[in-house]
Amino acid sequence: MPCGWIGRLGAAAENCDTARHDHRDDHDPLRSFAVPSRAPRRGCGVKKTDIGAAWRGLANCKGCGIRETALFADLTEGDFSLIHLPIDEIVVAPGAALYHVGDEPQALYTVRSGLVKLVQYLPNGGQRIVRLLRAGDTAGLEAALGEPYRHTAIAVHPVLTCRIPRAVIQRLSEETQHLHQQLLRRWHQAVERADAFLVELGTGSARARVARLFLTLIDEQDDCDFFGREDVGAVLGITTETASRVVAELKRQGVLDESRPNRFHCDRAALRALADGP
Amino acid sequence: MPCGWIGRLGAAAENCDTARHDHRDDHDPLRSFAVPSRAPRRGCGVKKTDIGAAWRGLANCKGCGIRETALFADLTEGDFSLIHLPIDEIVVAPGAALYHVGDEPQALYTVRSGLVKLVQYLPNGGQRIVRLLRAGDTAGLEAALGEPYRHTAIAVHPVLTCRIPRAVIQRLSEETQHLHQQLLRRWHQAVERADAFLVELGTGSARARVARLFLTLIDEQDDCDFFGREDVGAVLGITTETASRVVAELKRQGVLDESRPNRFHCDRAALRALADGP
DNA sequence: CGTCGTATTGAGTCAAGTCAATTCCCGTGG
DNA sequence: CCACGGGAATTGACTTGACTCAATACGACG
Repeated sequence: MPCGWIGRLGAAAENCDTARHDHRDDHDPLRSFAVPSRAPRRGCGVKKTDIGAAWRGLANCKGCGIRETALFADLTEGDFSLIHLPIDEIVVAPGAALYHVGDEPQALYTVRSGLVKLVQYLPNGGQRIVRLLRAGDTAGLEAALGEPYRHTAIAVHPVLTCRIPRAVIQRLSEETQHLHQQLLRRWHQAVERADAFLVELGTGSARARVARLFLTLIDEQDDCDFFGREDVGAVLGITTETASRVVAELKRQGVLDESRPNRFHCDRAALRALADGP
Repeated sequence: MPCGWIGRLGAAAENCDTARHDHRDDHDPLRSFAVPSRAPRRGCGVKKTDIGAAWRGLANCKGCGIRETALFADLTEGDFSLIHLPIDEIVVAPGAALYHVGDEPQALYTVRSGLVKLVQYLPNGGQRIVRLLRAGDTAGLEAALGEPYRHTAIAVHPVLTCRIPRAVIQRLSEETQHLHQQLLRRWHQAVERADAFLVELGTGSARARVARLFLTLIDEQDDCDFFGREDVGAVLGITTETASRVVAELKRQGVLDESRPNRFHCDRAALRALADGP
């Protein structure tokens, strides 16, 4: 299990510093205890370097850079005035969790940057990554319904999120049609993602799956921030070794070019070819 | 890619008789043309026995047997009076579609009995079953958002549904909090199902997957209406042959007892054991 | 009794899993 | 500055579960 990248990413550290350490001790939602340890396959010791999250300040929704794509997209001036509870901006270090499965649903999170994985744990101790969230996506929607979290949400890359208290959502949801529509749309989106995961990443040969995964993560410049092989396996439903083998081979073939650790420049065309092929 | 699961649809006819043939010619939503034909692998001819559906009458929501679990669960007397458009009860024969991917979203469907599969087609022509719906579930929720259908919904067993026009949903959704809540809950449910599909049915050995599939379909008496091996493959992401082999073996081992074609009595304990094991 | 469509089986092959090293990276502490 | 240690990533050798291709068996129907 991936407990390694905690201390790893230099980036993690940096970004943490960016955050003004105004840690709130009262009800910090981002408990920084260890990821639930699951029967480690190769006696890898349980680690909990897990740095947790840092409060960064109160969010300024109206001026938010990703406002258009975010949950509060079409709220009006008037709507905003209904918000009384604070919306915190929070920085989460790689490996730290936004929330854990089964937690009391206190809030939901809008991802502003970075990458978050939603994990479900298998009875046998394994884990399966059920979705990947990026800027504009929402984590923990179930909180708006008062349902317990169904996944554990863990930052893969350094993440900046807005924490929206459940009460805010519920109030706004009652008062304004806008938000209600947004919520429905979010759920819709969640289902689409889930289906895409099943169909695109759960079907075909290991090579094809890896290729498709890269295609979903790639940016306009054909660059891609990737992540640990262990996680790749958990996303694609293949073993860590197979994931590693495939990635390594793609590097050798020149389809991928690793500029720095887990940062790739990709040959999009080649990937697309692989995505269909065997 | 395991392209064993190239769908065929069979067994349409029979139950069509059950339906009182009050077919409405004006705007029958259940077009009975063939499912989009996808590159059949083994020269299997395209079939279109596909009989379509029959109108059965206007639904009486207030007295509905599955009212508690259904979409209209907590509507009040007053709410019902808001409904002007008719809600039709419709019988769908096995193999017939409720709607097709990409269709204009005219309505959504509450499943009252039977089994419905939501199918997505792969670029290479294969298909993948993304969810299975049973009594109380809702198909085509996206219609409430005005989005085009993302799947094709096909009856696996004879199905009885209520067709709720999009306009009804939208009006009610605006007028009453109840329904709005219900809609959110439905979406939530859909996501949970999707995740369960990924985690339970997309992970582990073929035996384990088949076992889990039976466990999700089994009733209180440990009986189970099963379906074609082709579909089993499309649900589990394995080939038809593998599906067949596994089922056959379980029969030999006495874990399954086939009382009549595709009707099984199951050894729940044995299945559970298999579901974890390799 | 043939036909058609599905289910089952068999034989052979290969992709992916398993088990077990080995190699890399990096950060740490002498 | 360098040896050391821990955690990933790779790689190798071997096994095997699942896929392929192909034949056969079965059950409903006209």
